[in-house]
Amino acid sequence: MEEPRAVTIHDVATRAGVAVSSVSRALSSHPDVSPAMKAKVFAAAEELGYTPDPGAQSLRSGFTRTIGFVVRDFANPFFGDIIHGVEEALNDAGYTLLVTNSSGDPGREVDRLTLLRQRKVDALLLSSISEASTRTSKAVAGFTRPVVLIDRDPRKLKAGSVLLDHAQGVRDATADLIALGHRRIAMITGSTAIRPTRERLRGYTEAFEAAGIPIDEALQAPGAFSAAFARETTERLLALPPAERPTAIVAGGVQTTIGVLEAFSELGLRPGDDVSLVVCDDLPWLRVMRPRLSVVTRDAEEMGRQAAGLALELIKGGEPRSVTLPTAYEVRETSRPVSV
Amino acid sequence: MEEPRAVTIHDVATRAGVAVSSVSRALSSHPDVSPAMKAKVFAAAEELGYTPDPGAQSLRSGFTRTIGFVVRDFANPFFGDIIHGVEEALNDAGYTLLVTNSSGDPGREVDRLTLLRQRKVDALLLSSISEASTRTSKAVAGFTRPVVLIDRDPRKLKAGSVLLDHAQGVRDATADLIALGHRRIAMITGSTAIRPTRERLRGYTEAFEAAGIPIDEALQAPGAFSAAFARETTERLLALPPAERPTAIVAGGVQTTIGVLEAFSELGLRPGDDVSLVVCDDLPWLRVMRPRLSVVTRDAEEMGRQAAGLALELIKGGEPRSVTLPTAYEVRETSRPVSV
DNA sequence: AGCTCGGGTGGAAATGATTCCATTCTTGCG
DNA sequence: CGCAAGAATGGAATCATTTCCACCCGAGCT
Repeated sequence: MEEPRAVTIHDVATRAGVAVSSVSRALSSHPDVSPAMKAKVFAAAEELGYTPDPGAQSLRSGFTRTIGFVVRDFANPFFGDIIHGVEEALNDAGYTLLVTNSSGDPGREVDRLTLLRQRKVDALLLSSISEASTRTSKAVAGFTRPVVLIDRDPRKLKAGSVLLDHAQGVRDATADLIALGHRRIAMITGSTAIRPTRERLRGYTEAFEAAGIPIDEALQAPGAFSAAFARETTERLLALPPAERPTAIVAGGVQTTIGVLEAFSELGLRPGDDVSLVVCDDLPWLRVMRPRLSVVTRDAEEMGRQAAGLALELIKGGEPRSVTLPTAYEVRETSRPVSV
Repeated sequence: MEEPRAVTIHDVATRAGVAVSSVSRALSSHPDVSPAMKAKVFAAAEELGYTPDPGAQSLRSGFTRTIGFVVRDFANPFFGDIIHGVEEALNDAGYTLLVTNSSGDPGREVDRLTLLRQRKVDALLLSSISEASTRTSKAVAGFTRPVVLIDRDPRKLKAGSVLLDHAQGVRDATADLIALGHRRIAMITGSTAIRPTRERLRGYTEAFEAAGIPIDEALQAPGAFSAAFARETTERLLALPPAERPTAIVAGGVQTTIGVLEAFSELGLRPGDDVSLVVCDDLPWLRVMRPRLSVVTRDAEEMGRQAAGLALELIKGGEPRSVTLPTAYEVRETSRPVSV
């Protein structure tokens, strides 16, 4: 119960026989401090096992050495990997990560943002629910500290960003399916309110244009990032008459993938047999799925590391910039020639 | 760039024409404060849009309204769900969650613990890598604030705990397999250094004892929580001569499940056909696996909520106690009669 | 030699809140 | 009617640190 009164900078000063201000300077490697003083102070600090109080430091300096991150969903392994990468890079730099969860609720998102501002985080990482939300934009614009967006368009925001080149991977995947003879390729994705969906649709469109083949608009199905939506859409499309029914499907996002797979098994279809399937976002459990799904991969941990790096760069006064990481189409077992 | 000088308690005091101390009392609903004063202060605070500075508050009071949580692995959806539950309950109570990741490295775990202590979290949630680690125990014992363990034995630690009744689910599963005629049932789990593994082994053993059937020690294979270990073990066991080879497998944990499934598909086996399979920890993607695996389920989010509740209870001065949540065996498609 | 410049140091203010203590003002009771 | 008790308030100390400012002193210049 009895809190054992931590050792303060004052104790170190007394021990070393110098002033508190000198201790502070010595420890924070201020230019104007003699080697002798530095040695004395370090010795005393060492003996007493002194560690500065982050609370007091931040009260005075205004900086918390903490970086905030608002994610949509903790349980999504994609974010798990990103967070992992962020934390790793941040800890190396002596920063702490404060992650928080919007649960996909815009109101809660704004709420979490204001919390982080109150807590005076030195920078903000954000992968917002919707790029169109005015409330979120306002909350972000209210930040006086650096902001880094994860896989979101900076738009008017003066923010750094780490982006994925979704278009690349999806373009390659679509082109491959076209080469395999597919013409009716469905694109099932989440909300166009965020960049990944738009980019995937762009890659899809570009592949068709490059091949000089017209696109069947009815087979582009953006909507919501939920398994339920993806499942319903897939079931609807696969129920179309043979002449309109897609022979291949490209699915974007983790939840979408799950929904599409639910639909397949509901209809008793095996991916790759009648209908080819390419999914985005590689995941650990895809390794144990049979058949092995063709996939558009990306390095989520690297995204996290890059985001952390950008944030630290901005804190040091750098100008906001954008980093784009590649995605890659990886053929496995469910990209098959169209069955005639 | 120019930080817009936040409004302080002093500004509110001036605005309301009262003393700072009165503002503090009014806002923290101190008993000795007149309704008139309270009204004045609230009005002024409202007009100025005052929010107290958490840093300053914690410097003075010693409490941060923050709770720390050290997990082994962010990307594991099991922890994702727990964190989700914790955060939900904590936010409702006006607390903030500070999650951090040990990546399964004991040194890093100790490191993260000391970080949280420095940051003066009001309570600590911990799901340690090993219950046997002296360094971790010491670091935890060094906490003067309440500690709640997640699915770990408190042992000598004076800590609250949220436990899962793993034994129950595994006992039911094993009993069912025995009833289906299985005698050689393998138990593939992680390290016995943590409670879940020990409890699962206990459930397994009890089921055999209840049936009066001797256990083949060679089929109990605890080891490490990694897909690689589980995979190798599974392949080794399934390569045994027919008379010794297990006819059913119970797998514990997420990584273990993945490893076992890898082994199955490597060997070209379908779970449930030749070898029955029950896995622990229900996961979203198990819904899309075919065949649908029989599973021992549990409510991870509820664990999180309970843990948060316990922590808040301890902060208020309650005595450490233990909460146990059930697990349940759910038959799906891979608990089959032994094939003769 | 005297003066300036600047490196090195100590003292004290400031950061934004809580809380103790003293003070004032009622009010009730003898 | 006077006095004590207690409610309500203000002032100041406190939390642990950073940073501004003043000071001292030695070196270099005129």
